[in-house]
Amino acid sequence: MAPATTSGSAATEAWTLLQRLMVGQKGRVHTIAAEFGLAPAQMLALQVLEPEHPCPMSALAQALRCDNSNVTGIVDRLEARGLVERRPGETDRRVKILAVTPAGEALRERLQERLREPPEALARLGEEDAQALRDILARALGDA
Amino acid sequence: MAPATTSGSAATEAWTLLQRLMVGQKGRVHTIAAEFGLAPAQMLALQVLEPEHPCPMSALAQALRCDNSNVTGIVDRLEARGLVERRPGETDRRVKILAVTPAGEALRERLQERLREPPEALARLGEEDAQALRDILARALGDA
DNA sequence: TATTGTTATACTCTATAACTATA
DNA sequence: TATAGTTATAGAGTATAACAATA
Repeated sequence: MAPATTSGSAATEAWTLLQRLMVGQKGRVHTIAAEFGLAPAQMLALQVLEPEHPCPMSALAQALRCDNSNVTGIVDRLEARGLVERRPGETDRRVKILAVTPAGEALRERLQERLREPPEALARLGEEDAQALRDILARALGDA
Repeated sequence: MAPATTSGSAATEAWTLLQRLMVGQKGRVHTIAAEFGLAPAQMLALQVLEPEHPCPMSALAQALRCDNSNVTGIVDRLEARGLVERRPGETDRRVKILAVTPAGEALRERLQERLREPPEALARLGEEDAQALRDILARALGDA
């Protein structure tokens, strides 16, 4: 009823609160990455790379929203640990296809499991709020 | 009604959707920082530092969830641009108090204005959903 | 000519450890 | 001894530009 933040539209206020929530989670997510010996960008890459769908380097760059040249280094480190591998493109020999190795898939699953755990702020919501939140976010992301 | 994601509690599903939303926003937020010539950590620091409440270096480190030694460099760059300044602590001469300069405050306000703009995904929510989202997040963060 | 991925370069962020000046 | 901030060091992410191989 009363404004939750200073002022502005409800969407603006929600966005402000969302940013605050995520900044507060930075440390926790970073700690999870460290548990697996992964740097943040490496963790994100491993989340994005679906074992069932190998994809070109450029697709990973797009998903990570960074330059192609960065992906080279990130993949180098993941490949050095045997978590992913580069395969030659089949039709276009310029592209390299990234595939998650079995070891990478195993680590990825344990990682996802840890990352799925909701932060305290969400865990303590009542079931009604949690469901409403999930449904609204699903609509926002176009999943509904 | 139907599960929005694969499985799990509503809070877990909401958290998964939230992470997806934020990853999708990474590029936009980074672009805003670049508009002001700020690196991401510098932008975050400028958001955290309230002009009305100067605070010690260590408080900024805590807010940024990084080591004290990092803050030295981040503040060095902000200070070099005249956006913040270090003042000697009044009671304890070991501490340095960070104060946002008038120039920093002006830039900070323009920055906040840009960052307050909600992403497309939230902006297109109906008013009812937007308000519900805001209120739930406010409860989650303990603001209500 | 255009594109994919790499390399070279330069800057920022990050943690750890050693240091200083205070306390 | 302990603490606040700095410095030194090393590793990682980031963008830009130049490059090789391929299209």
